[in-house]
Amino acid sequence: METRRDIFQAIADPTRRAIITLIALQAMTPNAIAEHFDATRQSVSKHLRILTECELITPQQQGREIYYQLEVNKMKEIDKWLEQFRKIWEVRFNQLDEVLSKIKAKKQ
Amino acid sequence: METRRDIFQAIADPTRRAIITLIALQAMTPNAIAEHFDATRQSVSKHLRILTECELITPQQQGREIYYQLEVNKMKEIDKWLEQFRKIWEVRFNQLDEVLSKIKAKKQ
DNA sequence: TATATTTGCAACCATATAGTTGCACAATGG
DNA sequence: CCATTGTGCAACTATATGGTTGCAAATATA
Repeated sequence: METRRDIFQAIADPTRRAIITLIALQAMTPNAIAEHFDATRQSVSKHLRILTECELITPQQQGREIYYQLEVNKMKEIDKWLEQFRKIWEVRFNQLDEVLSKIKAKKQ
Repeated sequence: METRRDIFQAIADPTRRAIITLIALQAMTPNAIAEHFDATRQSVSKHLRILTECELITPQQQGREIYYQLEVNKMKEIDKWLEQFRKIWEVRFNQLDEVLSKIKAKKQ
């Protein structure tokens, strides 16, 4: 739990993905977040710590409340990793397109 | 290990991400894949099983060899999940753009 | 047919993980 | 100042995870 911690590991947990989605549009306090789940406040708190550790969210103190906000830019790192495959699925699509063209050409 | 198993959990492991990248362009056998890592063949074999279970890769028997191929379409599911945040980071970018425009307007 | 190669699978182990309970600390309100 | 509220953190537990070793099955080669 306190060892290697990266974005991919962070989003592996379904609760954490739900938290990310929940606060994506609006920063929320731990209590408010916990109310959206079956999980206890402490459990959510642990998830928030993990998400904070890998900088996917950032806490903003406001009086005694802490609003957690999504760091959308960090989410882009996942997008960045997918980039390499995006090229491939475009190529495969083009190859399919080529095959279809040949079939069409044969028919004529 | 034998319970819930989804794509996000699959890509949480760095070795599995490396395997995915490795076979992205060309299908490979377990032995060939294992040679690229420090990990033992059996360890790689387990990772391949996990990746197969969540249909990120598919085995193709060829004689006594099995070629594992990446299912690029399955990778798109991650892309699909990111879609919701893509909208947000575009909005945030536009907001920033707006702020910059106002600063520029003030200067004139 | 006997042997080697390629692979998967089960059993086991050390460690990581998610969750719970209990407590401490800071800020707010009476 | 005292009680309440919002939060984090440490200790503990059950389970999940990744890795290793050993074995079995299937295909290929001599």
